[in-house]
Amino acid sequence: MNKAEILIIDDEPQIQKLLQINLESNDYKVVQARTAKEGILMAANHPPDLIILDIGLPDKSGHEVLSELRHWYAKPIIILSVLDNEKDIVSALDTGATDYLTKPFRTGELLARIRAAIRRSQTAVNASVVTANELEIDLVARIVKRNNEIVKLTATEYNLLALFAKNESKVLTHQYILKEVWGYGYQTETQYLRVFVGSLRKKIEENPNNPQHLITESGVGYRFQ
Amino acid sequence: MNKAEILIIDDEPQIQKLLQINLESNDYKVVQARTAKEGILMAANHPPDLIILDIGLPDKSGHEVLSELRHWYAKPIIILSVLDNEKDIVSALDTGATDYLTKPFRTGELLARIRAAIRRSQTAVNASVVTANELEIDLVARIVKRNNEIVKLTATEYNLLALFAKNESKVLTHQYILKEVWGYGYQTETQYLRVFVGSLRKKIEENPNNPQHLITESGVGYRFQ
DNA sequence: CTAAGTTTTTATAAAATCTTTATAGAATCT
DNA sequence: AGATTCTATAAAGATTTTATAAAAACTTAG
Repeated sequence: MNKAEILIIDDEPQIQKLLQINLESNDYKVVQARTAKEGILMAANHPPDLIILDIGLPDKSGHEVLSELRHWYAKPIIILSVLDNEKDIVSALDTGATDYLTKPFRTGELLARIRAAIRRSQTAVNASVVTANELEIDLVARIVKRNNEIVKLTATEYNLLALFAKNESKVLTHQYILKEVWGYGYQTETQYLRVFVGSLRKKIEENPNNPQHLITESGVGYRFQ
Repeated sequence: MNKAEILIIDDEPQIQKLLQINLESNDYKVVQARTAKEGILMAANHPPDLIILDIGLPDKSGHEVLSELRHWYAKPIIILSVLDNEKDIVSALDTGATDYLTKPFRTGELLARIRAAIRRSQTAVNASVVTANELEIDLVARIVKRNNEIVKLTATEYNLLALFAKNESKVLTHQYILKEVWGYGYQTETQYLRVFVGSLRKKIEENPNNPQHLITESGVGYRFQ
């Protein structure tokens, strides 16, 4: 799996540095913002796997930022605060904070709370399902359904379809597909691809002679839509 | 919706009383246990929506209780402890605790953390009994029934079936199954798996030659439905 | 220690899948 | 239009994967 990405929204340079060093050495990818505005923008442009949010920001209260983020951001948000104040804690948790830690905090504990939050959010969101009209491709369960009926695919057929699903509506070249599905060294075996695209069409297309999903891009490759 | 039910496992009468009064006045149904043994039994007999677990129990360490519960109990477990000790906190969170509060705690904060935990868990799924037509697998009691008759399974057969039941309708790879049931280092022993899937099918399938539950995904693994 | 039950190992036949070849049709280029 | 390249499809052959039985090794309870 890829590195989990964490966005830190905090204006104190020491905290930024401390968090960055600790998180990176624990194999997280760290992105940093120093103001509320910047943080919200960064979260929107490229949603991270978890947000660490300081309550005391220069331009806007962390509570407002939290509430704003929660309108569309569902992953964990851990609050950091100098205030060890029950009202603040309760308000943050009720606004949708995943956890609340007071500064100074113990790094090990913060890391454990981050792990716990990410672990939970991953089991909850196991829905990486790609749908295209009557087709439904569940990349986690490794299951393909057509009109809600399970379509039986062989291992190679599935790998091929999964690659298409992950690159919906992009044109993939023969070379690239062969490399991804069969591996390096098969990039000239275009005929394999034709055979397998053919059998996939038989299984997932209404009318395999007039494919609506697996489109031929003559001379280049194929495109899934 | 019905009242959420909370099980408190704690041996201090003052804490029990304090929690009971506060939780009941916030519209929770409260169930209480005073020892680890009693708590586990109550959780198994009638799984609550959340467990509050004291680390310092008379008969068993709370860490052990937590680990035992987490084998089958997926809803929130909030730890209470007199120890404000980083090692304990990290260990509890990594064993699967949802949250960790040190005594003395602020009632309002505890209530907010309970609300947050329950809010999150409601979006997730939890099942201790998996049913698939004529099959019934009780992961707590470790009992499998077919048409209401108990099916006698060996330890390995049960572990295998339990893994499938926990991952209903997901394709599990040979590697993954072998790692989970036999352990790390057995990931290449695919033949073990074939033998045991065969004997499981004889016991749980109507017609083992045409399995309806334990489906082969050739080249990949198996799927339970 | 024995006996019963369970797991591991071996062997083999059957099933499923993948690769390769052949050929006809479609698309593209000049 | 004709030549050339690209594509689709069927089907035979090769290979891999799976199911099953049964023997061997190990475990456990009495």
